[in-house]
Amino acid sequence: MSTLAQGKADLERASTAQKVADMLRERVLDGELAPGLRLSEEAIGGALGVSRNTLREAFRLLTRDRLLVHEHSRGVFVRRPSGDDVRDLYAARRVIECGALRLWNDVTEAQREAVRAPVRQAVARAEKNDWTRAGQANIQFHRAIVGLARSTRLSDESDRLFAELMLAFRVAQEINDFYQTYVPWNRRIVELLNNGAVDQAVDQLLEYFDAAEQDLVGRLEAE
Amino acid sequence: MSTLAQGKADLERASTAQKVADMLRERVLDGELAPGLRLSEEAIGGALGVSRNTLREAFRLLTRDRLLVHEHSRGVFVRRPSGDDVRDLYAARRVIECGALRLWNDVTEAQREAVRAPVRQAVARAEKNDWTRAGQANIQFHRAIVGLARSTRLSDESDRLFAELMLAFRVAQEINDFYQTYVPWNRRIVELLNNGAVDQAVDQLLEYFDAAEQDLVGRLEAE
DNA sequence: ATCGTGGGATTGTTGAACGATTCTACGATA
DNA sequence: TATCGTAGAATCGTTCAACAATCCCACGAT
Repeated sequence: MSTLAQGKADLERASTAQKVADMLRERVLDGELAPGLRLSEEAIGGALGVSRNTLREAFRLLTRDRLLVHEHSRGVFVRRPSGDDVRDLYAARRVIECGALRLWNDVTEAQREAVRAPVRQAVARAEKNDWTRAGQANIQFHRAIVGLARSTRLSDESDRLFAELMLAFRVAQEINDFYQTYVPWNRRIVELLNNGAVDQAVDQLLEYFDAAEQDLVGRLEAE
Repeated sequence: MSTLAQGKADLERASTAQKVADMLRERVLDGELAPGLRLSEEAIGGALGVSRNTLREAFRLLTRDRLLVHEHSRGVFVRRPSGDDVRDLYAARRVIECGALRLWNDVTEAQREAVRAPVRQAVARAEKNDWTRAGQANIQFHRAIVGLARSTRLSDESDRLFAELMLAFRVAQEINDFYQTYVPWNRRIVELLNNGAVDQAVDQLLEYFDAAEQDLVGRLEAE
Protein backbone atom coordinates (compact mmCIF):
# COMPACT_ATOMS: atom_id res chain seq x y z
CA MET A 1 0.00 0.00 0.00
CA SER A 2 2.61 2.50 1.01
CA THR A 3 4.82 1.28 -1.84
CA LEU A 4 2.00 2.09 -4.22
CA ALA A 5 1.68 5.59 -2.88
CA GLN A 6 5.44 5.87 -3.12
CA GLY A 7 5.45 4.77 -6.71
CA LYS A 8 2.70 7.17 -7.54
CA ALA A 9 4.67 9.99 -5.99
CA ASP A 10 7.57 9.02 -8.24
CA LEU A 11 5.38 8.89 -11.29
CA GLU A 12 3.96 12.30 -10.59
CA ARG A 13 7.50 13.55 -10.35
CA ALA A 14 8.10 17.22 -10.37
CA SER A 15 8.83 19.12 -13.51
CA THR A 16 12.28 20.53 -14.09
CA ALA A 17 11.14 23.94 -12.95
CA GLN A 18 9.72 22.41 -9.79
CA LYS A 19 12.96 20.62 -9.04
CA VAL A 20 15.00 23.73 -9.65
CA ALA A 21 12.67 25.68 -7.39
CA ASP A 22 13.08 23.08 -4.64
CA MET A 23 16.84 23.27 -4.90
CA LEU A 24 16.85 27.05 -4.79
CA ARG A 25 14.43 27.03 -1.88
CA GLU A 26 16.87 24.98 0.17
CA ARG A 27 19.74 27.28 -0.71
CA VAL A 28 17.74 30.31 0.30
CA LEU A 29 16.50 28.82 3.56
CA ASP A 30 19.88 27.56 4.72
CA GLY A 31 21.39 30.96 4.02
CA GLU A 32 23.68 30.00 1.17
CA LEU A 33 21.85 32.59 -0.91
CA ALA A 34 21.73 35.56 1.42
CA PRO A 35 18.75 37.92 1.67
CA GLY A 36 19.11 40.83 -0.72
CA LEU A 37 21.21 38.88 -3.20
CA ARG A 38 20.28 39.24 -6.83
CA LEU A 39 19.86 36.01 -8.74
CA SER A 40 21.15 36.38 -12.28
CA GLU A 41 19.25 34.32 -14.81
CA GLU A 42 22.34 33.62 -16.83
CA ALA A 43 24.58 32.71 -13.89
CA ILE A 44 22.09 30.44 -12.12
CA GLY A 45 20.78 28.92 -15.31
CA GLY A 46 24.28 28.16 -16.50
CA ALA A 47 25.32 26.65 -13.18
CA LEU A 48 22.24 24.42 -13.03
CA GLY A 49 22.17 23.57 -16.70
CA VAL A 50 18.62 24.68 -17.37
CA SER A 51 17.33 27.15 -19.88
CA ARG A 52 16.33 30.68 -18.98
CA ASN A 53 12.66 29.94 -19.58
CA THR A 54 12.62 27.01 -17.20
CA LEU A 55 14.57 28.98 -14.62
CA ARG A 56 12.11 31.83 -14.84
CA GLU A 57 9.29 29.41 -14.09
CA ALA A 58 11.18 28.31 -11.00
CA PHE A 59 11.61 31.95 -9.99
CA ARG A 60 7.88 32.50 -10.33
CA LEU A 61 7.18 29.64 -7.96
CA LEU A 62 9.52 30.99 -5.32
CA THR A 63 8.25 34.52 -5.80
CA ARG A 64 4.78 33.23 -5.06
CA ASP A 65 6.17 31.67 -1.88
CA ARG A 66 7.56 35.12 -1.00
CA LEU A 67 11.11 33.80 -0.80
CA LEU A 68 12.11 35.89 -3.80
CA VAL A 69 10.98 39.33 -4.89
CA HIS A 70 10.70 40.24 -8.50
CA GLU A 71 11.48 43.76 -9.74
CA HIS A 72 10.49 44.55 -13.27
CA SER A 73 13.42 44.50 -15.69
CA ARG A 74 15.81 44.38 -12.75
CA GLY A 75 15.67 40.76 -11.82
CA VAL A 76 14.78 38.63 -8.82
CA PHE A 77 16.30 39.01 -5.37
CA VAL A 78 16.30 36.92 -2.25
CA ARG A 79 13.72 38.51 -0.02
CA ARG A 80 14.92 40.65 2.86
CA PRO A 81 12.00 40.94 5.28
CA SER A 82 11.45 44.36 6.81
CA GLY A 83 10.02 45.25 10.18
CA ASP A 84 6.64 45.80 8.56
CA ASP A 85 6.84 42.38 6.97
CA VAL A 86 7.44 40.81 10.36
CA ARG A 87 4.52 42.68 11.89
CA ASP A 88 2.30 41.48 9.04
CA LEU A 89 3.59 37.96 9.47
CA TYR A 90 2.87 37.82 13.19
CA ALA A 91 -0.58 39.38 12.72
CA ALA A 92 -1.38 36.46 10.44
CA ARG A 93 0.12 33.91 12.81
CA ARG A 94 -1.84 35.29 15.76
CA VAL A 95 -5.12 34.77 13.94
CA ILE A 96 -4.28 31.40 12.43
CA GLU A 97 -2.55 29.66 15.30
CA CYS A 98 -4.72 31.01 18.08
CA GLY A 99 -7.81 30.16 16.07
CA ALA A 100 -6.52 26.67 15.44
CA LEU A 101 -5.47 26.12 19.04
CA ARG A 102 -8.99 26.86 20.20
CA LEU A 103 -10.04 23.67 18.41
CA TRP A 104 -8.01 21.62 20.91
CA ASN A 105 -11.02 19.89 22.43
CA ASP A 106 -12.61 19.09 19.07
CA VAL A 107 -9.78 17.16 17.45
CA THR A 108 -8.46 13.61 17.56
CA GLU A 109 -5.96 12.42 20.14
CA ALA A 110 -3.45 11.82 17.35
CA GLN A 111 -3.60 15.47 16.41
CA ARG A 112 -3.07 16.52 20.01
CA GLU A 113 -0.10 14.23 20.34
CA ALA A 114 1.38 15.76 17.19
CA VAL A 115 1.44 19.04 19.09
CA ARG A 116 2.95 17.64 22.28
CA ALA A 117 5.70 15.51 20.72
CA PRO A 118 7.74 18.32 19.12
CA VAL A 119 7.89 20.14 22.44
CA ARG A 120 9.37 17.09 24.16
CA GLN A 121 11.83 16.84 21.31
CA ALA A 122 12.76 20.51 21.56
CA VAL A 123 13.38 20.18 25.30
CA ALA A 124 15.63 17.18 24.77
CA ARG A 125 17.59 18.85 22.03
CA ALA A 126 17.93 22.07 23.95
CA GLU A 127 19.48 20.18 26.84
CA LYS A 128 22.10 18.94 24.41
CA ASN A 129 22.66 22.50 23.18
CA ASP A 130 21.55 21.41 19.72
CA TRP A 131 19.79 24.66 18.98
CA THR A 132 19.55 24.16 15.25
CA ARG A 133 17.49 21.01 15.56
CA ALA A 134 15.65 22.39 18.56
CA GLY A 135 14.52 25.19 16.26
CA GLN A 136 13.27 22.65 13.75
CA ALA A 137 11.25 20.97 16.49
CA ASN A 138 9.79 24.36 17.36
CA ILE A 139 8.56 24.79 13.81
CA GLN A 140 7.03 21.33 13.97
CA PHE A 141 5.18 22.42 17.10
CA HIS A 142 3.63 25.37 15.33
CA ARG A 143 2.90 23.35 12.22
CA ALA A 144 1.02 20.86 14.34
CA ILE A 145 -1.00 23.66 15.93
CA VAL A 146 -2.10 24.83 12.50
CA GLY A 147 -2.75 21.21 11.60
CA LEU A 148 -5.46 21.05 14.23
CA ALA A 149 -7.67 22.90 11.75
CA ARG A 150 -7.36 20.06 9.24
CA SER A 151 -7.06 22.35 6.25
CA THR A 152 -4.29 21.76 3.75
CA ARG A 153 -4.79 25.28 2.41
CA LEU A 154 -4.24 26.77 5.82
CA SER A 155 -1.25 24.52 6.50
CA ASP A 156 0.34 25.33 3.16
CA GLU A 157 -0.02 29.05 3.71
CA SER A 158 1.42 28.68 7.19
CA ASP A 159 4.42 26.87 5.77
CA ARG A 160 5.01 29.89 3.57
CA LEU A 161 4.76 32.17 6.57
CA PHE A 162 7.27 30.03 8.47
CA ALA A 163 9.70 30.05 5.57
CA GLU A 164 9.47 33.80 5.31
CA LEU A 165 10.04 34.08 9.03
CA MET A 166 13.20 32.01 8.72
CA LEU A 167 14.53 34.66 6.36
CA ALA A 168 13.71 37.35 8.88
CA PHE A 169 15.57 35.40 11.56
CA ARG A 170 18.56 35.23 9.29
CA VAL A 171 18.54 38.95 8.59
CA ALA A 172 18.25 39.62 12.32
CA GLN A 173 21.06 37.14 13.00
CA GLU A 174 18.90 35.64 15.63
CA ILE A 175 19.10 32.01 14.66
CA ASN A 176 20.04 30.58 18.01
CA ASP A 177 19.81 33.35 20.56
CA PHE A 178 16.10 33.56 20.88
CA TYR A 179 15.45 29.84 20.81
CA GLN A 180 16.50 29.53 24.43
CA THR A 181 13.50 31.48 25.63
CA TYR A 182 10.72 29.87 23.63
CA VAL A 183 11.35 26.31 24.80
CA PRO A 184 10.00 26.84 28.32
CA TRP A 185 7.19 28.89 26.81
CA ASN A 186 6.02 26.07 24.60
CA ARG A 187 6.32 23.70 27.54
CA ARG A 188 3.98 25.87 29.55
CA ILE A 189 1.48 26.00 26.71
CA VAL A 190 1.32 22.23 26.42
CA GLU A 191 0.95 21.94 30.18
CA LEU A 192 -2.02 24.28 30.15
CA LEU A 193 -3.56 22.33 27.29
CA ASN A 194 -3.20 19.06 29.15
CA ASN A 195 -4.97 20.63 32.10
CA GLY A 196 -7.85 21.63 29.87
CA ALA A 197 -7.09 25.33 30.17
CA VAL A 198 -7.33 26.06 26.46
CA ASP A 199 -8.10 29.76 26.87
CA GLN A 200 -5.06 30.29 29.04
CA ALA A 201 -2.93 28.39 26.55
CA VAL A 202 -4.14 30.74 23.82
CA ASP A 203 -3.23 33.70 26.02
CA GLN A 204 0.25 32.30 26.50
CA LEU A 205 0.62 31.78 22.77
CA LEU A 206 -0.40 35.38 22.19
CA GLU A 207 2.14 36.62 24.70
CA TYR A 208 4.78 34.51 23.03
CA PHE A 209 3.94 36.10 19.69
CA ASP A 210 4.09 39.57 21.21
CA ALA A 211 7.52 38.93 22.67
CA ALA A 212 8.88 37.28 19.55
CA GLU A 213 7.58 39.99 17.26
CA GLN A 214 8.91 42.80 19.41
CA ASP A 215 12.32 41.20 19.67
CA LEU A 216 12.57 40.48 15.98
CA VAL A 217 11.29 43.85 14.82
CA GLY A 218 13.66 45.57 17.20
CA ARG A 219 16.69 43.83 15.76
CA LEU A 220 15.50 44.33 12.19
CA GLU A 221 14.98 48.05 12.56
CA ALA A 222 18.13 48.58 14.57
CA GLU A 223 20.39 48.48 11.54
CA MET B 1 -1.44 62.54 -3.71
CA SER B 2 -3.76 59.78 -4.74
CA THR B 3 -3.05 60.63 -8.38
CA LEU B 4 0.61 60.05 -7.67
CA ALA B 5 -0.05 56.68 -6.16
CA GLN B 6 -2.26 55.95 -9.15
CA GLY B 7 0.47 56.91 -11.56
CA LYS B 8 2.96 54.80 -9.71
CA ALA B 9 0.64 51.85 -9.91
CA ASP B 10 0.45 52.39 -13.64
CA LEU B 11 4.19 52.68 -14.00
CA GLU B 12 4.82 49.50 -12.09
CA ARG B 13 2.44 47.92 -14.49
CA ALA B 14 2.19 44.21 -14.64
CA SER B 15 4.16 42.15 -17.09
CA THR B 16 2.46 40.59 -20.08
CA ALA B 17 2.06 37.34 -18.20
CA GLN B 18 0.47 39.21 -15.31
CA LYS B 19 -1.99 40.96 -17.60
CA VAL B 20 -2.89 37.73 -19.33
CA ALA B 21 -3.38 36.10 -15.95
CA ASP B 22 -5.68 38.92 -14.85
CA MET B 23 -7.77 38.59 -17.98
CA LEU B 24 -8.06 34.83 -17.60
CA ARG B 25 -8.91 35.21 -13.92
CA GLU B 26 -11.90 37.35 -14.83
CA ARG B 27 -13.06 34.89 -17.45
CA VAL B 28 -12.82 32.04 -14.99
CA LEU B 29 -14.58 33.85 -12.17
CA ASP B 30 -17.48 35.08 -14.27
CA GLY B 31 -18.00 31.58 -15.62
CA GLU B 32 -17.06 32.18 -19.21
CA LEU B 33 -14.43 29.50 -18.79
CA ALA B 34 -16.35 26.76 -17.04
CA PRO B 35 -14.87 24.51 -14.33
CA GLY B 36 -13.31 21.39 -15.82
CA LEU B 37 -12.54 23.05 -19.14
CA ARG B 38 -9.12 22.40 -20.55
CA LEU B 39 -7.15 25.47 -21.59
CA SER B 40 -5.14 24.71 -24.70
CA GLU B 41 -1.88 26.59 -24.86
CA GLU B 42 -2.08 27.01 -28.59
CA ALA B 43 -5.73 28.09 -28.73
CA ILE B 44 -5.55 30.58 -25.86
CA GLY B 45 -2.14 31.86 -26.85
CA GLY B 46 -3.28 32.40 -30.41
CA ALA B 47 -6.48 34.15 -29.38
CA LEU B 48 -4.63 36.48 -27.01
CA GLY B 49 -1.64 37.02 -29.24
CA VAL B 50 1.02 35.97 -26.75
CA SER B 51 3.66 33.32 -27.05
CA ARG B 52 3.38 29.94 -25.41
CA ASN B 53 6.13 30.74 -22.94
CA THR B 54 4.40 33.87 -21.72
CA LEU B 55 1.07 32.09 -21.53
CA ARG B 56 2.58 29.32 -19.47
CA GLU B 57 3.81 31.89 -16.97
CA ALA B 58 0.27 33.22 -16.73
CA PHE B 59 -0.98 29.67 -16.15
CA ARG B 60 1.51 29.25 -13.35
CA LEU B 61 0.19 32.33 -11.62
CA LEU B 62 -3.39 31.14 -11.78
CA THR B 63 -2.41 27.64 -10.74
CA ARG B 64 -0.82 29.14 -7.66
CA ASP B 65 -4.11 30.90 -6.98
CA ARG B 66 -5.83 27.51 -7.26
CA LEU B 67 -8.07 28.69 -10.08
CA LEU B 68 -6.39 26.29 -12.50
CA VAL B 69 -5.03 22.82 -11.96
CA HIS B 70 -2.02 21.57 -13.83
CA GLU B 71 -1.70 17.94 -14.93
CA HIS B 72 1.65 16.86 -16.22
CA SER B 73 1.78 16.54 -20.00
CA ARG B 74 -1.98 16.92 -20.15
CA GLY B 75 -2.43 20.63 -19.75
CA VAL B 76 -4.17 23.03 -17.41
CA PHE B 77 -7.85 22.91 -16.53
CA VAL B 78 -10.22 25.28 -14.83
CA ARG B 79 -10.49 23.99 -11.29
CA ARG B 80 -13.58 22.05 -10.38
CA PRO B 81 -13.76 22.06 -6.57
CA SER B 82 -14.79 18.81 -4.94
CA GLY B 83 -16.65 18.26 -1.71
CA ASP B 84 -13.34 17.71 0.06
CA ASP B 85 -12.06 20.98 -1.34
CA VAL B 86 -15.05 22.80 0.10
CA ARG B 87 -14.58 21.19 3.48
CA ASP B 88 -10.92 22.23 3.45
CA LEU B 89 -11.90 25.73 2.39
CA TYR B 90 -14.41 26.19 5.18
CA ALA B 91 -12.04 24.76 7.77
CA ALA B 92 -9.61 27.50 6.80
CA ARG B 93 -12.30 30.18 6.81
CA ARG B 94 -13.51 29.14 10.25
CA VAL B 95 -10.07 29.64 11.74
CA ILE B 96 -9.23 32.82 9.89
CA GLU B 97 -12.50 34.73 10.07
CA CYS B 98 -13.46 33.72 13.60
CA GLY B 99 -9.95 34.52 14.77
CA ALA B 100 -10.09 37.89 13.06
CA LEU B 101 -13.56 38.70 14.35
CA ARG B 102 -12.40 38.20 17.93
CA LEU B 103 -10.20 41.27 17.41
CA TRP B 104 -13.33 43.44 17.12
CA ASN B 105 -12.66 45.41 20.29
CA ASP B 106 -9.00 45.99 19.47
CA VAL B 107 -9.33 47.67 16.08
CA THR B 108 -10.08 51.17 14.81
CA GLU B 109 -13.58 52.45 14.28
CA ALA B 110 -12.86 52.72 10.56
CA GLN B 111 -12.16 49.00 10.41
CA ARG B 112 -15.38 48.22 12.25
CA GLU B 113 -17.35 50.41 9.88
CA ALA B 114 -15.81 48.58 6.93
CA VAL B 115 -17.49 45.46 8.30
CA ARG B 116 -20.88 47.06 8.89
CA ALA B 117 -21.22 48.92 5.59
CA PRO B 118 -21.30 45.91 3.24
CA VAL B 119 -24.09 44.35 5.28
CA ARG B 120 -26.23 47.47 4.87
CA GLN B 121 -25.44 47.36 1.18
CA ALA B 122 -26.35 43.71 0.90
CA VAL B 123 -29.68 44.32 2.62
CA ALA B 124 -30.51 47.17 0.25
CA ARG B 125 -29.58 45.17 -2.83
CA ALA B 126 -31.43 42.11 -1.64
CA GLU B 127 -34.59 44.18 -1.32
CA LYS B 128 -34.17 45.08 -4.97
CA ASN B 129 -33.68 41.41 -5.84
CA ASP B 130 -30.22 42.29 -7.13
CA TRP B 131 -28.70 39.06 -5.91
CA THR B 132 -25.56 39.27 -8.00
CA ARG B 133 -24.44 42.52 -6.43
CA ALA B 134 -25.77 41.46 -3.05
CA GLY B 135 -23.38 38.54 -3.31
CA GLN B 136 -20.53 40.91 -4.02
CA ALA B 137 -21.41 42.89 -0.90
CA ASN B 138 -21.37 39.65 1.06
CA ILE B 139 -17.82 38.98 -0.05
CA GLN B 140 -16.88 42.51 0.97
CA PHE B 141 -18.30 41.76 4.41
CA HIS B 142 -16.08 38.73 4.82
CA ARG B 143 -13.07 40.52 3.37
CA ALA B 144 -13.53 43.24 5.93
CA ILE B 145 -13.68 40.69 8.73
CA VAL B 146 -10.34 39.29 7.64
CA GLY B 147 -9.09 42.86 7.32
CA LEU B 148 -9.53 43.34 11.05
CA ALA B 149 -6.30 41.38 11.46
CA ARG B 150 -4.37 43.99 9.49
CA SER B 151 -2.27 41.44 7.64
CA THR B 152 -1.91 41.70 3.89
CA ARG B 153 -0.69 38.12 3.77
CA LEU B 154 -3.81 36.89 5.51
CA SER B 155 -6.06 39.06 3.35
CA ASP B 156 -4.39 37.91 0.15
CA GLU B 157 -4.76 34.27 1.06
CA SER B 158 -8.39 34.86 1.99
CA ASP B 159 -9.01 36.42 -1.40
CA ARG B 160 -7.71 33.22 -2.96
CA LEU B 161 -10.05 31.21 -0.77
CA PHE B 162 -13.00 33.39 -1.80
CA ALA B 163 -12.16 33.04 -5.47
CA GLU B 164 -11.96 29.28 -5.14
CA LEU B 165 -15.27 29.27 -3.35
CA MET B 166 -16.86 31.19 -6.22
CA LEU B 167 -15.89 28.30 -8.46
CA ALA B 168 -17.52 25.86 -6.08
CA PHE B 169 -20.70 27.93 -6.11
CA ARG B 170 -20.68 27.80 -9.87
CA VAL B 171 -20.28 24.03 -9.97
CA ALA B 172 -23.10 23.70 -7.45
CA GLN B 173 -25.22 26.14 -9.48
CA GLU B 174 -25.94 27.93 -6.28
CA ILE B 175 -25.13 31.46 -7.35
CA ASN B 176 -28.30 33.09 -6.18
CA ASP B 177 -30.32 30.56 -4.23
CA PHE B 178 -28.34 30.53 -1.07
CA TYR B 179 -27.75 34.24 -0.92
CA GLN B 180 -31.23 34.81 0.40
CA THR B 181 -30.48 33.08 3.66
CA TYR B 182 -27.16 34.63 4.55
CA VAL B 183 -28.29 38.25 4.45
CA PRO B 184 -30.33 38.08 7.67
CA TRP B 185 -27.53 36.02 9.18
CA ASN B 186 -24.93 38.69 8.55
CA ARG B 187 -27.32 41.28 9.87
CA ARG B 188 -27.62 39.40 13.14
CA ILE B 189 -23.86 39.13 13.42
CA VAL B 190 -23.39 42.87 13.05
CA GLU B 191 -26.13 43.51 15.57
CA LEU B 192 -24.42 41.29 18.12
CA LEU B 193 -21.13 43.06 17.46
CA ASN B 194 -22.70 46.45 18.02
CA ASN B 195 -24.03 45.22 21.34
CA GLY B 196 -20.55 44.17 22.36
CA ALA B 197 -21.43 40.47 22.26
CA VAL B 198 -18.36 39.44 20.29
CA ASP B 199 -18.36 35.83 21.44
CA GLN B 200 -21.95 35.35 20.36
CA ALA B 201 -21.16 36.94 17.03
CA VAL B 202 -18.37 34.43 16.54
CA ASP B 203 -20.76 31.63 17.38
CA GLN B 204 -23.22 32.91 14.79
CA LEU B 205 -20.46 33.09 12.22
CA LEU B 206 -19.51 29.51 12.99
CA GLU B 207 -23.09 28.37 12.56
CA TYR B 208 -23.28 30.21 9.28
CA PHE B 209 -20.18 28.40 8.10
CA ASP B 210 -21.61 25.06 9.17
CA ALA B 211 -24.82 25.68 7.25
CA ALA B 212 -23.10 27.01 4.16
CA GLU B 213 -20.59 24.18 4.05
CA GLN B 214 -23.21 21.50 4.51
CA ASP B 215 -25.42 22.96 1.82
CA LEU B 216 -22.59 23.37 -0.66
CA VAL B 217 -21.03 19.96 -0.05
CA GLY B 218 -24.44 18.37 -0.36
CA ARG B 219 -25.03 19.85 -3.78
CA LEU B 220 -21.52 19.11 -4.92
CA GLU B 221 -21.64 15.44 -3.98
CA ALA B 222 -25.16 14.97 -5.23
CA GLU B 223 -24.13 14.73 -8.85
C1' DA C 1 28.41 69.01 -7.58
C1' DT C 2 24.57 68.14 -10.61
C1' DC C 3 22.81 66.85 -14.77
C1' DG C 4 22.40 64.65 -19.29
C1' DT C 5 24.15 61.08 -22.30
C1' DG C 6 26.09 57.47 -24.05
C1' DG C 7 27.58 52.17 -24.08
C1' DG C 8 27.18 47.66 -21.96
C1' DA C 9 24.73 44.28 -19.46
C1' DT C 10 20.43 42.08 -18.15
C1' DT C 11 15.67 41.23 -18.54
C1' DG C 12 11.06 40.61 -21.37
C1' DT C 13 9.04 38.30 -25.02
C1' DT C 14 8.84 35.87 -29.11
C1' DG C 15 9.21 32.01 -32.49
C1' DA C 16 10.83 27.73 -33.88
C1' DA C 17 12.38 23.21 -32.96
C1' DC C 18 12.32 18.40 -31.16
C1' DG C 19 11.79 14.67 -27.81
C1' DA C 20 8.31 12.91 -24.57
C1' DT C 21 3.71 12.05 -23.24
C1' DT C 22 -1.11 11.57 -23.90
C1' DC C 23 -5.19 10.86 -26.59
C1' DT C 24 -7.88 8.66 -30.36
C1' DA C 25 -9.27 5.56 -33.50
C1' DC C 26 -8.70 1.51 -35.85
C1' DG C 27 -8.19 -3.22 -36.29
C1' DA C 28 -6.74 -7.91 -34.15
C1' DT C 29 -7.87 -11.45 -31.12
C1' DA C 30 -10.67 -14.30 -28.20
C1' DT D 1 -19.37 -8.34 -29.05
C1' DA D 2 -15.99 -6.83 -25.98
C1' DT D 3 -11.31 -6.28 -24.77
C1' DC D 4 -6.74 -5.37 -25.93
C1' DG D 5 -2.83 -3.52 -28.41
C1' DT D 6 -0.80 -0.43 -31.50
C1' DA D 7 0.11 3.31 -34.87
C1' DG D 8 -0.53 8.06 -35.75
C1' DA D 9 -1.99 12.63 -34.47
C1' DA D 10 -2.15 16.16 -31.18
C1' DT D 11 -0.29 18.43 -27.26
C1' DC D 12 2.94 19.31 -23.69
C1' DG D 13 7.95 20.03 -21.72
C1' DT D 14 12.10 22.08 -22.54
C1' DT D 15 15.63 24.21 -24.99
C1' DC D 16 17.79 27.56 -28.00
C1' DA D 17 18.56 31.81 -30.50
C1' DA D 18 17.23 36.36 -31.39
C1' DC D 19 15.88 41.19 -30.64
C1' DA D 20 13.59 45.02 -28.33
C1' DA D 21 13.06 47.28 -23.88
C1' DT D 22 14.94 48.55 -19.67
C1' DC D 23 18.30 49.39 -16.31
C1' DC D 24 23.04 50.35 -14.57
C1' DC D 25 27.33 52.72 -14.68
C1' DA D 26 30.80 55.72 -16.01
C1' DC D 27 32.16 59.63 -18.50
C1' DG D 28 32.00 64.24 -19.69
C1' DA D 29 29.41 68.93 -20.01
C1' DT D 30 27.55 72.71 -17.67
